[in-house]
Amino acid sequence: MARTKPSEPDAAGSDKTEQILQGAMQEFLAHGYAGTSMDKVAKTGGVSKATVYSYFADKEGLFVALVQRLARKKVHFPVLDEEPAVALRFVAITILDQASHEPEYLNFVRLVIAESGRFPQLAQTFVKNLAKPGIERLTQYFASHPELKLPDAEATARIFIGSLVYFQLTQHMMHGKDIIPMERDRLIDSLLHLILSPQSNS
Amino acid sequence: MARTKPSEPDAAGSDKTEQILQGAMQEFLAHGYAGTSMDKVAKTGGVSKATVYSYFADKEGLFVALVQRLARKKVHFPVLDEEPAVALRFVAITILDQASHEPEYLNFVRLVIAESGRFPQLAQTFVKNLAKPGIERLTQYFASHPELKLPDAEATARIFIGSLVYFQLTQHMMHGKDIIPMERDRLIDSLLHLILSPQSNS
DNA sequence: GTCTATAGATCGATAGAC
DNA sequence: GTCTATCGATCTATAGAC
Repeated sequence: MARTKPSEPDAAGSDKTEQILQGAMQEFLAHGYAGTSMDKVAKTGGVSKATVYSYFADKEGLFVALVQRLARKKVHFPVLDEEPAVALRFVAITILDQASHEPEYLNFVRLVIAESGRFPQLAQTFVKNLAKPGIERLTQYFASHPELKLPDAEATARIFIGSLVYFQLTQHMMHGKDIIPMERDRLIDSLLHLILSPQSNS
Repeated sequence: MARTKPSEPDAAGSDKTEQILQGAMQEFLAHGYAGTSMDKVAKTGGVSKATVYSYFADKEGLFVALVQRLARKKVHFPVLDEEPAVALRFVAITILDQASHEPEYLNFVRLVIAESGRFPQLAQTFVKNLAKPGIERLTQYFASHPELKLPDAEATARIFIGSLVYFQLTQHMMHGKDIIPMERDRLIDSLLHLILSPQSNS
């Protein structure tokens, strides 16, 4: 048999496993952990509830498996151009437009934050596999461009990414677009101005 | 009678109303909307479930009333000193230490984000009453200090606050302190460096 | 292996005693 | 007004047919 044994919970390679995880993803992303029923997961996945329980021990096990899987999907972090003014703007646009190109990503981030109190290890997996690589990548870029005269590459990387994430948080995730409106490019321009403008000694 | 009539849902001034809201706060902040039962709210509040339903129409009404109330509590935004290097550091420390001084605030933000998909108007109330005043206050401060030579005061205010919020998000809310550790003051120093360093024309 | 059917607990909401 | 008791629906999880 080529198929992975269901008793290995982390393998998750069979068709039925895939169906279940697809159903679970759709339901958990839309309704959260407590708001999702195993009946609905089974129906959405196109299998019976008993089948779900033959592949996953319980609701919590299914949820953990799903979120770990989503957190392990490689995120698209763009190649960095040599010229900072070009590279940094491209990174910023890529992050800010992620919500448009991959609308499910916003729901995924919301879910991880929502359950970070009851499932702290899932939030940590998210930080380890998604936030950390992005910060490190940008830190390396800043560190390899001494002409920017940045005293702390990693802190600057967090400021850069933090500004973009907060913008997404307020404008889209929390539906603040019409309450505190701002053009995407205004934020990027100011961010690049702060980082790229030649600075004299104080 | 001095007491507010229970039939006015927004007044919410009686002792029982206060008990119910206290119980609701404890439960909703800990377990989210779907994860909270009205039985537990009643027990934690020290009243019967029927009493809860005599003060609030249903679970959704109680939840909305609670979150609106919490979002209307004035947040402590510090007075801004005249000297930017002092004022901005103080603002940053105040925001970053909020999690220590008022640990429930983190759970409140998490709850609002968690339910921002199913209760978008609550997220908007949060943006309107908490995020917007903070951004406007800092924007005014930047605008009234032209010696900082900031081309866009509001965008800079969002960068400033966004960096701090993202730091709180990764380090505390998502439990990333041990995965991507960083001293609080390193972030503040870099943030102040970017904003305060005299910049020449490019 | 996958299904239907169901057990046992808990949910939101209400009726009726006092 | 506030309580206890309970209804009907829905929940997680499993037993048993095939």
